[in-house]
Amino acid sequence: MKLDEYIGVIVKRTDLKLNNYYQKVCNPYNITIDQWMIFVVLWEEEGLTQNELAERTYKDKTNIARMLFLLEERGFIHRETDKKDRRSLRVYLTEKGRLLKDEVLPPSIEAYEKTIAGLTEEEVNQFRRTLNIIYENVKNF
Amino acid sequence: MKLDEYIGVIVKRTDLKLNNYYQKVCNPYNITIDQWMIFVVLWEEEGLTQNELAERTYKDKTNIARMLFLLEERGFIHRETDKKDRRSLRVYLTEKGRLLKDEVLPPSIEAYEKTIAGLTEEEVNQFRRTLNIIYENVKNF
DNA sequence: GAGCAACTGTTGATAAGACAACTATAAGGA
DNA sequence: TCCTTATAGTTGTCTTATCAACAGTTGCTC
Repeated sequence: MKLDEYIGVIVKRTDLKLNNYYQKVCNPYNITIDQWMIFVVLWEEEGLTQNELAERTYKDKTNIARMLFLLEERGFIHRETDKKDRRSLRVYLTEKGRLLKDEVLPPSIEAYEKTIAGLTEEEVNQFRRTLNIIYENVKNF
Repeated sequence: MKLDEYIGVIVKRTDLKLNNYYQKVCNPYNITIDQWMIFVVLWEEEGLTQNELAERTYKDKTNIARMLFLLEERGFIHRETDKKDRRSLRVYLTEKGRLLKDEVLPPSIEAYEKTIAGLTEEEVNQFRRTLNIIYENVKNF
């Protein structure tokens, strides 16, 4: 069985290029594509714990912790200990982090459009469905 | 636009889980999923240069060099300077690397089957086509 | 209350992806 | 032959993924 026949391999290949592309969109704002993911979640809802943020971005809590450390250092977010559960840290955007939204969101949406160029809406939906089945097939291993 | 709506995000999410899954298949043999990719190529054809190997695995030549260094250190491969072009290194499997094939290939194929469980052949083909269109859409950015 | 398990987040280590800068070799033209 | 340009691979740096081990906090049970 050749390398390209494995679904995992072609998904990875596409993921890498998608990352490169989205990263180029993020470059002018000096954020990484993974930091962008955190922002997209926080622009919708602030005050999440690190664990919640990890779930929503599909990232490991370890990485979230380190990424948030960098973002805090650069003044995009700040973290507060939850008063009721002192184990938890809740994450909030700073003004600097909030202002980024208006700059970054339009080119992000434009990038999305370019990603699916040449595909019909039904093809995109079918793609999402199939991708989801594959995700469910492997997620518990 | 929410995080999950971006194609790049759901592809990444699936890619991570696929990696986890394939990595678990590789664990008993003490190789990483990315090393597995190199092996799959070399089991088909030895004597490729590092650049060729990078192309076929969709990896950066920088990373290929470092991965091959590790594999060489562990005795799975060896590299020889090309006689005609002394800039090039050609990569060959050692006996240890070749023997791995019979062990690793069957569980790899089994993993592939589990990946696409519940999908028809036509759905898988359509998925490959769509994924390819997305790949082509973004690969040159 | 004391003990213990479960949970939140951190630290350390290894592997990999991306990019820039570098060395050495090769190839082509003046 | 000399010079320029292109190519193959390496090194350094930063970021992220994964895993194991750890500290502190919480909640449950006795």
